[in-house]
Amino acid sequence: MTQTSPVGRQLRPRGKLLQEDARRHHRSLLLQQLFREGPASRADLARTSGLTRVTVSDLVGELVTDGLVQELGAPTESRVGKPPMLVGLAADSTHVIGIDLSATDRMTGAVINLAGKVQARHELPLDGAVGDAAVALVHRLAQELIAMTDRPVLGIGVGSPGVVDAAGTVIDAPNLAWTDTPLAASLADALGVPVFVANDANTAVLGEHTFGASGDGGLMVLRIGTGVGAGLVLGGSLLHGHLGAAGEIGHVVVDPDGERCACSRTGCLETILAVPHLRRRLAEGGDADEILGRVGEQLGAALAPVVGTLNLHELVLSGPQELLDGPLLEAADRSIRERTMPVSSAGLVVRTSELGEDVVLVGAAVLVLSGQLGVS
Amino acid sequence: MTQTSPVGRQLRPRGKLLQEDARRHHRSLLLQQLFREGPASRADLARTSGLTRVTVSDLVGELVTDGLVQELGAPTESRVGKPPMLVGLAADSTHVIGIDLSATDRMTGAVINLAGKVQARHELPLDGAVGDAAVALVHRLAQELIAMTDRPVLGIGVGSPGVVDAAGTVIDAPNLAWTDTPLAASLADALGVPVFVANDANTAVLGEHTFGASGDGGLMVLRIGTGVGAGLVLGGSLLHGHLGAAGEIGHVVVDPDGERCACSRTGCLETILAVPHLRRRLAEGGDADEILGRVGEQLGAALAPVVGTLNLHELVLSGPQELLDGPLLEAADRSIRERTMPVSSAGLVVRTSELGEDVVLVGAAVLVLSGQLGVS
DNA sequence: ACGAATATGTAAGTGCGCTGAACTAACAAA
DNA sequence: TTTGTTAGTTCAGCGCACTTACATATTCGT
Repeated sequence: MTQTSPVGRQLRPRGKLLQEDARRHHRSLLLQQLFREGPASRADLARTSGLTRVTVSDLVGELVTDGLVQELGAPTESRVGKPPMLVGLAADSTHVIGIDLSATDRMTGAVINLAGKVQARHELPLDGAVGDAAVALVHRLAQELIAMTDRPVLGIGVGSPGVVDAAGTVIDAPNLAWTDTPLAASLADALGVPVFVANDANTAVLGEHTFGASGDGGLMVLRIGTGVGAGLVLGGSLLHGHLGAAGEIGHVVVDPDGERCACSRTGCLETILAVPHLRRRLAEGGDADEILGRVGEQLGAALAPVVGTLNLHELVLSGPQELLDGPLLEAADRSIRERTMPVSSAGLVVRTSELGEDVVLVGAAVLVLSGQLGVS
Repeated sequence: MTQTSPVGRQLRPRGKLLQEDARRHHRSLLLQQLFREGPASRADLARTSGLTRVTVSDLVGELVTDGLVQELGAPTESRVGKPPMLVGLAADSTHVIGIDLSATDRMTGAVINLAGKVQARHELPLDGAVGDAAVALVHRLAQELIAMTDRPVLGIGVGSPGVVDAAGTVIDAPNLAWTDTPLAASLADALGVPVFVANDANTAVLGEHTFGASGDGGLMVLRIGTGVGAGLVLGGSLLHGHLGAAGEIGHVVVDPDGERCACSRTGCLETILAVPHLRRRLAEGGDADEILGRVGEQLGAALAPVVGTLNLHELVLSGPQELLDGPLLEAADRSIRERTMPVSSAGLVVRTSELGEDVVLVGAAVLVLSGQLGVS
């Protein structure tokens, strides 16, 4: 569902629509159905997709040949008529490499199957590597991950800190000293595999959207770690923003009389919400619930205009559960509801993520699944 | 570009993609090109669309038969090769009815051509009509507008206050005492013409996007009148929100210690920014620039999280120019930039609308053009 | 002045993908 | 057994865009 283009193959630039595209679209439609609802018979697929049984049979045949789908036998319970042959996604027919660069001390990666399940993990210590050295480290991690699976690799997804453009070039990532670094292109060139790179908060929201969200309304995931960033899925697709900087909320000023921030402004959201700051505040003593509650309230005040404007369905906080899931979340929830109309807050769910730290990794895989199979 | 479905004809519910759809898509592609860039030769259209000259010829022939497009002769300046035959949109081959229900004392409407130009106006006094009486008034206005043109009517677009769902049902509009009022359906039934209804701020942003905006980045239009509401175009399409309430920012609390609002909360954006409040504040005396500047600053503080989160390209204020275009706008602009990162504010343009009050009317027409011709 | 080059637009034939109708296969109920 | 129902396949046909080929109209070069 994302608009991100794969790197490693060119696509027709214009809006021209060929029959070939229709076929791919229908292929994705079936894969999507199997991905979200599990195994089904060809006849079921025909009914839900609106295509005829003939066409579905043909497409399924193709998918079986490709190994993406396999026949699973007939269902146990029996009704009138010829018993159907269930077909389902062959979750391990192909693997995806997911890489998370959002940690400050290491790079983590995983081999992930088509069902979004992590099959193997691997990580490399960063040891202060920046610039080209950091790029080389990503290459090494990717290569070693590919070597960890005997299945074909559908693609590589990377969640990187900083601003990333649609082509997978990291425009600016201070921690890694990357500026205009064509990470997707260099990985694709070196490994000969389609590569997708996006901001880590953006991959996180994709992960949450695909594997955690309850509906198809607007979803915002706020990543709270060393920094604070957000990713949004609106209308089913990832929001990129004008210059690819959507979700950059960490340095929005929420308290002009607050702490000095590294970014030269005062009272940025990060200065109250980033994990190091939270921990420091708590270590300084005082009533923890009150401290966290106050932060949650400020967060709510900052997010209320966003929630109201976008009429979000779900707002998800992702980060250390022990800090977020409690007074902070409750205060933020309450504060948002106090500051928006009922029509805005009525459909809103505020919660923490259940996917934990894997959300970026799995989201990176979703980037690939979405780009290569049209599944998400 | 909107996702709004027309009322008055059913569309295939599922994602199935037929050849017929491809043809319609390509038809829209050509219309879109002619709409945005003006007349062109069939060969030009082939180049920009990526379709072959053969296909374009065929499609153009169809469009000429339908009367939507006409041949315009050869261009004056001549180059090598057979001189092309320019074709262009026949702007007055078909007319669109646009209706604006956002005023409190009257309903205004217009006959608008395919180029977005108002060809005739008409209005009816509201005289306090609410509920069914107000619906009847809309019917009358629409009927009288249809009678004012001798051209076929492509459809009716309505910008209504309140929350409107994707089917064109007004969920809630207090001023008109409408709740779950199926305005689009009733108009379509009565007049036999496709009808599209959306929130007035949403039609406004469509008008601005199509006839005023400079780029294709995110656009937000803030309508400042009796109330305050916003509409957003993100990724080229109108944002609806989870329950169709996107843009409902008027009752977001910006100053918890502020004035009591009719909505029972305190310090809503409307209590400082709505036109009646602004005029009252100014009438009370004091330095006008300071008053407006202070309001602009508060507005900026409320919008900074939105701008940062969405990485907007354009933020447009629509309302009385004499109030908005000056200290208020400048303060809002400055305040947003002070409160967001450079990467967020760098690509941002903050300005007032040049379309004036017609923006809702013209936007309502865009709703129809977009829905019926795929043009916007 | 006249052929060569260049560009526009049309005509005829091809291939692809989906469809409807008809058919076979496999089961439950009577 | 017979009847009815559902699953999946075969086949002919249709719509759409493509390729190839050509007629047409103009400028450029000599």
